[in-house]
Amino acid sequence: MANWLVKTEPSAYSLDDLEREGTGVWDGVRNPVALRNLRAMQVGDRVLIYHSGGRKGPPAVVGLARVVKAVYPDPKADDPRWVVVDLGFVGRLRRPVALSEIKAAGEFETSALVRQGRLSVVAVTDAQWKRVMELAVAQ
DNA sequence: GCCAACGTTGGC
DNA sequence: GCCAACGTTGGC
Repeated sequence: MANWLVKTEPSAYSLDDLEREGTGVWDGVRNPVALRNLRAMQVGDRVLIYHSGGRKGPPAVVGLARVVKAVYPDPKADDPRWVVVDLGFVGRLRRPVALSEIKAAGEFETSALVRQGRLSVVAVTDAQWKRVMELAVAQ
């Protein structure tokens, strides 16, 4: 069972949208490394939903989801490289965990989230997951 | 809104 | 196959 973090631009598709739909098709991923991560996702994997910087506050992890359907070709795209997964809404964090806090946490020193800011699908270790959960209930 | 970092495209 | 030019992402 693996953990992931996926970024979304909240003005395009937000955690609220995922909650409303219950299950969402995670499409639009074009970066080759991000696509490789999508292909590695298994049903049941845990996912952190991250809002990238918009007008609604700093970039932050805001919610939780689960992979409910493993990778398949994007039905709306004509290029077989463009694949998608389905994510199911699980919940919202008690408190968003800002990127600045994540950067300050040692667990993420080697993470692509910090090292390669533009990667939109990132693997998350168990230790990193645990730290985000701790930060989400901290004051 | 700016710009750094990174990907992609296309001329050669 | 190289690399300059251009486009995009995303933090600030």
